[in-house]
Amino acid sequence: MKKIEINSERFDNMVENIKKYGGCPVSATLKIIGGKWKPLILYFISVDVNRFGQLQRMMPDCSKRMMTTQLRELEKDGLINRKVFAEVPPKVIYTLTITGENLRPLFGELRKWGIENILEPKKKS
Amino acid sequence: MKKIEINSERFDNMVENIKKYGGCPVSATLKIIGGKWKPLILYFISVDVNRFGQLQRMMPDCSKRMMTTQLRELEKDGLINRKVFAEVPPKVIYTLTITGENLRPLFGELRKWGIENILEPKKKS
DNA sequence: TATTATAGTTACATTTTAGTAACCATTGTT
DNA sequence: AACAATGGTTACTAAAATGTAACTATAATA
Repeated sequence: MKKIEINSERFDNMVENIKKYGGCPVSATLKIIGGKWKPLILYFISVDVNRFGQLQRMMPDCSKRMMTTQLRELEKDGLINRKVFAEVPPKVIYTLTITGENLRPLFGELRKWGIENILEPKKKS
Repeated sequence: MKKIEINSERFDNMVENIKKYGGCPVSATLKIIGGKWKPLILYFISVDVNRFGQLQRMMPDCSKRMMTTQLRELEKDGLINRKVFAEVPPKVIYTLTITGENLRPLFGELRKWGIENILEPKKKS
């Protein structure tokens, strides 16, 4: 009986992903970018609204607590970088990672579908 | 002072959408397709796994109750049609609406990003 | 007569997510 | 001495999402 060889680190990763996302890449993606404030946060960071306080002022309905948890999740999922400066008062800036930048075409499609099908749907005479 | 004319039905719709989605087409889209089982349900319906029981057998971890609520929301949001046949035992089939079909390119992007960035990310040597 | 099949509904319990408000540390300013 | 500015954390509460199990209807079948 022939054995299959597979990089074990990669295998663990696959198992982990199947557990987390059911192995479906669409569900995986939605889980990662689908947080209540994540699209907006990613958008603002992408246009250099990149500090905690700035983000808060742009999204006054997102509480500090929510802002923190959303940012931490985005960081954990590898979409943003968090850079802390050793200053007082504290200074932290957020930037998109490559993975985060890779979202651009996807956001384009999400936006397009939303506009054409939800926000400005063609009236069916 | 000049008045702006606008179709009032359309205006009400815009107000409604801003309330529901904050006017952001990306959030709007994610809200509609982001339900726990919705991508999978839409996928199965798109490949003609189109009856309640069939869907359940494909997704055993989705309870009847969840299946029903997800299907009802998809219907309400105009992504699927529900056709009831007057038979015993009951027969219901689900199909994608045009709006639902319009999701295809978007799902393509979601899938692509998920594969390239989550499920099979290139190792950064 | 009991059972099967389909497509659900309902009540209730549990889990997850999100909101609120108070608190923290440090330095500079009034 | 008190307060502002920044970027949070923490405990507690409220609300929303989801799970579980029992129940529904009707005709055909064993």
